[in-house]
Amino acid sequence: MTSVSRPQAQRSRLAILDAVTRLIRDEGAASVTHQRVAEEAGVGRATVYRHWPQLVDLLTAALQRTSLSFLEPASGTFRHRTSTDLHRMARELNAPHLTSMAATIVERAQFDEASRRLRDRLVNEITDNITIAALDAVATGELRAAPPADDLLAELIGPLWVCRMLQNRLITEAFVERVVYQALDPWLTNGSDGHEGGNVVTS
Amino acid sequence: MTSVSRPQAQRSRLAILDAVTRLIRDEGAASVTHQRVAEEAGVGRATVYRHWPQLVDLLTAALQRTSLSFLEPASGTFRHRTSTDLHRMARELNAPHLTSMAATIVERAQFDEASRRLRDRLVNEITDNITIAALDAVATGELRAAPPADDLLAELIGPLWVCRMLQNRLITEAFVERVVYQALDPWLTNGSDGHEGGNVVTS
DNA sequence: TGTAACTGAGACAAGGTGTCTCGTAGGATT
DNA sequence: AATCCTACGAGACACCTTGTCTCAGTTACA
Repeated sequence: MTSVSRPQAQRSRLAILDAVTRLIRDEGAASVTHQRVAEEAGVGRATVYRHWPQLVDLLTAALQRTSLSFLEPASGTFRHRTSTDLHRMARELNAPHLTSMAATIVERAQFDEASRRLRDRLVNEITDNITIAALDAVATGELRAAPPADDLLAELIGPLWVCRMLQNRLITEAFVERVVYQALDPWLTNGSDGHEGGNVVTS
Repeated sequence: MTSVSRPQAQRSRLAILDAVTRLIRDEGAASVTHQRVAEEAGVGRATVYRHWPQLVDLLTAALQRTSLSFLEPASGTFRHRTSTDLHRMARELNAPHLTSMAATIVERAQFDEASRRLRDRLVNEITDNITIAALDAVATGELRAAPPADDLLAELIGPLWVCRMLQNRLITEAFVERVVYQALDPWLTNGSDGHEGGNVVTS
């Protein structure tokens, strides 16, 4: 393994990771080989081997640059923060990049330990954020009680996920808003008590 | 290509497809090669090539045996049928088989035309079923109006999907029941009008 | 029992993979 | 400016996999 600090090496590593990311997005994880990556990155084949002798590690390194931030500590009501962040995630999922990376991670996580850890890290981070934010919201009286964070996460992200991954359609703002409403309303102190049909759109 | 009708060929084809299915489930789609399949199926490598010269077609043929039936025409209320079928799907997803097949199809659908068609066929079938069932339910007065079938599908399956694929936990019956409740309640004629916290569990 | 379909085994070329060794370019150190 | 020294691309090499053959043996069915 070469020194990471040297700018020469750094540049190669970056070019390689960018190439892998591009390959995953455009041609799928199956197309990622040392040879293909070297061509795509414009570096020698040996250079790719030098930095990542194992293809698995190369894939993982590229996938690890995927971020899925959600409910990072911030100000505002729980309802508002959830809505804002889910809209942002919807926008990111609507772009092909995050969708293909996510699908790849999920598929690989079933058999590859590193991908599984990566997936779990991303999910746990978000779940922790939800837990903290929910407890705060209970303290301020916004929520009646703290919902189970993992269930809430599944109810929020799930519909968006299926919309993109299975149905292959773009996520609309109205859809996000309805998902937030349906998932959060039961827990909100001033939630509706008798609504018209679920097509409630705030904003 | 060999004749499909001959029992000899039929047996080989079946053994091969079973092997592919097993490989996808246990080692992932990346492990599916003509050679590996031949070993696993206990047939000659040339036999696999004979039946499926293209690896893509072999994978697709195996994946096509995946079924995702939901809301097939049947009697009963829309609410009850949805609940029953989603519970069945949850059970199927809890087993590793359907989960890995589904993850594979979704990942491959991004770059492989055949996988995309397969995915779309499965989804469209379910969506059509929902549309028909919803219209019936409107006619009987069970629903106030017909919900958009694709949105409803995403709201029903999404949380289960994330639960299994991202969070890697088993889907509980209570969770399914809550998902059905949250997705359908706004559309039900005699839906709740002022409930306690979303943790409603029928059954 | 004959015949055509199908089989497994294995030979073969072509191409990909992983590991070297070279000579060299170009930041760091002095 | 001179000198290290790291990382580089290029390419040689043995090894393995892939896709395509051929061929002799086996199986279903007439």
